[in-house]
Amino acid sequence: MPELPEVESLRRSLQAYVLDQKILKVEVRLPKLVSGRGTKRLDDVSKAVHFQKFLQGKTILSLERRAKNLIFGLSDGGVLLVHLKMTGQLVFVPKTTRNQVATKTGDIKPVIGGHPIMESEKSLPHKHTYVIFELSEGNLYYNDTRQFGYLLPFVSLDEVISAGHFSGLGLEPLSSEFTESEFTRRLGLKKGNLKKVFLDQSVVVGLGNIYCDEVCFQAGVRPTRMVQTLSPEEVSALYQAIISVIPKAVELGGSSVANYLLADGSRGNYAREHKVYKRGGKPCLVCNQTLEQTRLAGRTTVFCPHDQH
DNA sequence: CTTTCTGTTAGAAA
DNA sequence: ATTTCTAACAGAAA
Repeated sequence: MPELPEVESLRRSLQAYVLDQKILKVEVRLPKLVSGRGTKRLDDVSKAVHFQKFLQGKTILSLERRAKNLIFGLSDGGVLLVHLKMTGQLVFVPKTTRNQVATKTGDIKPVIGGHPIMESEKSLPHKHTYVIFELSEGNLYYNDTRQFGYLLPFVSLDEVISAGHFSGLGLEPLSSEFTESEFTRRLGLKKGNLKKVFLDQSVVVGLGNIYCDEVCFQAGVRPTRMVQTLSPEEVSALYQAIISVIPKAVELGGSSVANYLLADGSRGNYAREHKVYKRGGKPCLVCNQTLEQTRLAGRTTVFCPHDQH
């Protein structure tokens, strides 16, 4: 499920647990996830060894985010770039109590992000655990059912940038760079429908299938609309919708798409705020008219034919 | 049983 | 050059 609010929620929750910890040992169970794409698979094993040697002995000094990427900053200036793609998760399990951690209030809960916990996933590692980091105070597990994600080592943040990982990315919606005028300017350069333009990350980053539809609903604009036909008022409404929906979703800890809860049930869940996502054919929560479902940019898209124009 | 669908996006195909 | 579609994979849903 990781779109920006989920990745940001994970970053925030994980930060407290991994900062200043030393990476004692790294186990790679699926080398292709740490060796980059487009390269010969023959290189996978040697790259996995490089990955281990590169990380072991270093300390995690920072955990940042750019778009949907997580960036671990290491003690020697090195960087570990992690993209969860569709099903990646990072779960931290403290050494003391297996799979559990004491919270401030003294109760026990797992630390997880990127994907909801299922009963069968509580015991780690499991069959979809592909990378294990042994840290000073516990283990960090990378799980990824569909194996689309990646974890890549770089000697510096500059190297990440020159490798083109962040090229073409648009504005960060949680940052002060995300102004209405800059959003309007970038949108004006694009062609095609809103769904396609939002999903391609070049105007504003972080919107995926869920938040794209939710933002469009909030703005009263159909995702089918060609961006060049939007009025200034509609562009403004879209801007306002983004700065309303995204921070709210982060505040609530992101969305769980399926109906499971986190183990302690305490974590916020933006899924309950969804107005249109997964609601095609159901009545609009505002006007009661049947929500329309279509396919746009290859993705299921839902909007209200009465409230969105 | 088989077929279709799914939170992402790089790279292929058009 | 630019835009659209598919592959990467596993599993849930139909």
